Amino acid sequence: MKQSTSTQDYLKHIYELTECGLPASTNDMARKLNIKPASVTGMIQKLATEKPALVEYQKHQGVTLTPAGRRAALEVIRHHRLLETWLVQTLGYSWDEVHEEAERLEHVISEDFERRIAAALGNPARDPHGELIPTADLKMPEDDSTPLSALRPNQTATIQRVIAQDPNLLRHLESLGLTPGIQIEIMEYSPFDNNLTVKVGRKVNVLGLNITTKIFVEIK
Amino acid sequence: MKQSTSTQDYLKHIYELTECGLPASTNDMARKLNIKPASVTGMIQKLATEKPALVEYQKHQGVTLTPAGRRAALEVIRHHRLLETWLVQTLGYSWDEVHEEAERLEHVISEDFERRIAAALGNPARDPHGELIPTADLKMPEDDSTPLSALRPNQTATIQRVIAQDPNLLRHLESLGLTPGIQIEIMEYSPFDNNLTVKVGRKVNVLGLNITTKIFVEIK
DNA sequence: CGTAAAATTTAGGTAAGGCTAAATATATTT
DNA sequence: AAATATATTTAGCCTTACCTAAATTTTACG
Repeated sequence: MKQSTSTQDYLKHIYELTECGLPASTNDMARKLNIKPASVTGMIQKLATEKPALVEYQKHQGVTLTPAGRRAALEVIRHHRLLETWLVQTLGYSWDEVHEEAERLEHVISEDFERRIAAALGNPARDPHGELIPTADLKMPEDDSTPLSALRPNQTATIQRVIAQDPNLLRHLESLGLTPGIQIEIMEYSPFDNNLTVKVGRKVNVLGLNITTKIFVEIK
Repeated sequence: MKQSTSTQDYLKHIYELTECGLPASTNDMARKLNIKPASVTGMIQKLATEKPALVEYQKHQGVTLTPAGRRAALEVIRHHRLLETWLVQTLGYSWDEVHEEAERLEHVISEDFERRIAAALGNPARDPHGELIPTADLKMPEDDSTPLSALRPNQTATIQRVIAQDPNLLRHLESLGLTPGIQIEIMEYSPFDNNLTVKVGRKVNVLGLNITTKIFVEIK
């Protein structure tokens, strides 16, 4: 029942790649996991033939999670997000420093440890990036946020989550004041390059698609 | 420079087995690591031929640490003991619950994490069992304690450390009040079975060698 | 529709770190 | 000192999870 670190990483990444509803491709997996596509094929074939199958796999058709695989993925994601929250809150990590550390810890903490930090943090709903934390019974809460890239002038919104692990990007966003909970207002939209001019506090910034697709907001 | 979990475990156990000054035998290692003696031989041969050799090894003569191996071992031991301290102090673990969790975490935390918990704890000198924590520059502090088994009637002492990981033993000791910092007084000594009658607070207990060799004290 | 490009899979190999069984050293006993 | 017992090592094998190179799909396009 307890998977290897490697298996847990595969399941977590399949979960993330299939959130859009489509199967995860071998190539995308390889890129995300930083290993060769041939290795992905091999591993996925193994995961598909485990006793309770963890993934659904048809040659050349990509891979999806079975219910058992999804539970295992959510367990790891819960560990990761609780750990990030806890590193920030109790050890003073900043939001750009936590990912790497949580990436290693997530595979080795016990269920007891998980319960203890969840309780110590007051069972938080979101991690420092605003990502939703799967519940203790491994359900992923509904997310009703919209990508910032979909907003248009005169709309007002609150930043809910930021999808990024790259420390440089995170530090950049923080320097712009673009962090969860912050209010923003759309000033302009440029249809050719999809740039949005956004007011944050009293500052105004022009943001490209690269940024606006990674910030999710709740429209006022 | 960064070793595998397995290598770190070998080095840690060699450190512990050679604290008495003698090389660690293949059999003792196998028993401590819970693997077969043949596997130990193989692994030790590998450790002896690493680029900076981690162990000194002569066939049939047991194994000792090189300076590089000792540093690596102390690093892991520092992680372990800081983690135990921190699990107890910040997450409410009891001293019999921490060992297993620290055993897994010690291999994956970063140097940054180590520094942060050390600072948060105020650079503690000892872990919850009273064991000395190697310093940040990887020196093991001198220990001047005496095994309780060496005391005789009318001597008074303070418990300094308890060498045990078994949760049942630890819970038993706690129920007897035998924890670090506690004052004790020797009432009687039985030369045939080496039992000591010890006064702890207002309670008196008769302790066998199995216990008295695992408790180290500072004589008043 | 056929071909080139891109994606995927197969086949065979490697490094870690375990295991068992058999061989060899060392230690103990008589 | 021989004989047995115990400890250790060697040899050969297994699993996990990766890799490269070659074969095969699938997709995309002229």
